[in-house]
Amino acid sequence: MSNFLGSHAINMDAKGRLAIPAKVREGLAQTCGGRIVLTANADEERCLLVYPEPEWEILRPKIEALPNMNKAARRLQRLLLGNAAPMEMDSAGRILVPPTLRSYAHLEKKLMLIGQGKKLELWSEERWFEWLDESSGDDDMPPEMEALSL
Amino acid sequence: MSNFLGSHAINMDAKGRLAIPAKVREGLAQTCGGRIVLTANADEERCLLVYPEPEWEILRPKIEALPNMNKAARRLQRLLLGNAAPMEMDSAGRILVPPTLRSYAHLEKKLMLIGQGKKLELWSEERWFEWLDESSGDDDMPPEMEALSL
DNA sequence: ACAAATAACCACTAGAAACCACTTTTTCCC
DNA sequence: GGGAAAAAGTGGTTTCTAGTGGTTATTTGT
Repeated sequence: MSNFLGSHAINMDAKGRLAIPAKVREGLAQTCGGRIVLTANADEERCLLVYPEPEWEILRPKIEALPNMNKAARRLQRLLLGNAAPMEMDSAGRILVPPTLRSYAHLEKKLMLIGQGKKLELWSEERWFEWLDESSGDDDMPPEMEALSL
Repeated sequence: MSNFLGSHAINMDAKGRLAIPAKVREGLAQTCGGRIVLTANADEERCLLVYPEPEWEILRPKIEALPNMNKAARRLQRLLLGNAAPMEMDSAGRILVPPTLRSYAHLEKKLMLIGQGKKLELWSEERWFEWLDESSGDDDMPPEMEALSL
């Protein structure tokens, strides 16, 4: 099972194609033969999520099974399931981001691809740096986190 | 297990390469055969963290396992995992700092490498001395710290 | 059936990484 | 203490491949 780490600056061309960095491409080739699922992120940050297909297939049933009388659960289902798009890379290792997702995450030319272990996040470069500056460290921590020693 | 101590002034060249001081290099060769992981620091001080790979592999699963519906946990994951870069030294014992990390920690030519036991910290020289001047000792302490006798 | 939009293919350029050569400092021995 | 040798730090050059853009073929919809 591959582990995606690090951040990469990438450009999307006029046709909406974006070249996956070679390092990441290798990781994807191993975990899923290049078959990935692209979807929207549910929390307040408007970025996209990139899952290797096997990883997505573990997560999908869990989301589908959520008790959808609950408002937050319905929201999660609509965003995650309703935006999921299976993608394949072209011969040059690029993927074509669907227009819907492009506008959801406000993707323009300059993007950032952020490794998050099992998955990756895809951000508009502008929004990523905004988030870096804004996010403060003063939110409540879960106990597991307070116990960490970095 | 090596113990990194002391501070070293080092220069980064125009290509973003920096030569690890010979003393530190020996320590790294012992603990991890020169295989290190470079990442961002999560707290308010914008410096980089240098982990020997085995040390990082202890920490990484803990960070990945954090409940990421929590905001503070997401922040930590994005910073630590999202900036982590496995590095190898070139034939002259230098490492190439990725541009993303360079700008995160505002690294220019003159840097400081600070031993912190299991890991090292990498600072812009300017920011390091600023921090030395600004930081006062009047913040709240955890009980373990209050019990210390220096 | 024709046109337009999408997808696959191919060729080129620029940047990164490995390699190599030189200068400076430190250490050891005379 | 001085000199020589070895190691450490610095900078440059070359090679290769990742990234980028364009062109052609195919498919879909009208």
